[in-house]
Amino acid sequence: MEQPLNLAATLESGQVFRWNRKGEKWYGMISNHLVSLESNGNGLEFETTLKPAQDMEGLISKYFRLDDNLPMIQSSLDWDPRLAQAMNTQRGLRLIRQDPWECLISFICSSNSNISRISGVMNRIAREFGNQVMLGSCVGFQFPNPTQMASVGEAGYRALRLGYRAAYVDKTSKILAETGRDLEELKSLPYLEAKAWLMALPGVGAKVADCVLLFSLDQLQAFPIDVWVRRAIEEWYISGEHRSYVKLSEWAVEYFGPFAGYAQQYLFHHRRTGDFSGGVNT
DNA sequence: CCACGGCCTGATTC
DNA sequence: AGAATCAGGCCGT
Repeated sequence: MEQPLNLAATLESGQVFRWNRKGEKWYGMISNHLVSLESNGNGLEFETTLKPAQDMEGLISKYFRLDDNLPMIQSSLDWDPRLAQAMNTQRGLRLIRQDPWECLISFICSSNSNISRISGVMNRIAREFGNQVMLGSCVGFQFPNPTQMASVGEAGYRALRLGYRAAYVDKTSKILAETGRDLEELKSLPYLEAKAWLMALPGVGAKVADCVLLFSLDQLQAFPIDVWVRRAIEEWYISGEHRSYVKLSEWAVEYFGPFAGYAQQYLFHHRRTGDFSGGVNT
């Protein structure tokens, strides 16, 4: 593998919420197969429930977007000093191409919450309603599909401590189960059309939609703006000025270009880890 | 079009 | 200790 990949930075960057680290190995689900991953020099070792195991190589490559030419993408962004610094301190941090359904539920659950709590919620949903799979002595759970999730009901999700998001998850599951819409189809739509479709779902606003588009639907211009990214942009780029979400996302694509989503991920991580000098770290 | 308050939960701060 | 505050927002007014 020639493409840079930092497992820890990538899997802990708040794009995905169900990977577990045990020693040097990371355990998680890719395309409903349990996988363990371990960095090995510039390569990656893995074990998987998938047979034949070598088929997992392509799935891993797809999952970590190794088909994106990261050096090329970075060189299209490093004219910006902040971004150059962010990319330098976050080497090998990549966007992930994850399952859109699980991604959608993750980010519906992310509202007014935090990473550790989102992880708890997502693990409980999978453990309660997903199929169990084993890799050696390790247990994993597939994320339940829309039909499985549609039968749970709001009270069931409340019991898993989703709070007010329970109703959103319940309704969105039922819509997806009843319409049978395959979220993968949104990959072929123009960004704004795909976004509008997602935003029609309960619990999905502009920010959640952008996360789903960027982390699972190949819309690399999507620029999710959370409090961290907003702080970074307002402080570093537009001198404290406040702008609406739509104005900021338009600004982002104009400023950073078609890979604005990568810019967002580096800025987010950079800002959130406080790994910069001279700025206010709250 | 924009601003505002309420909302579940849980960790941390005051 | 118990009350605020904040956390990767959304929705209705």
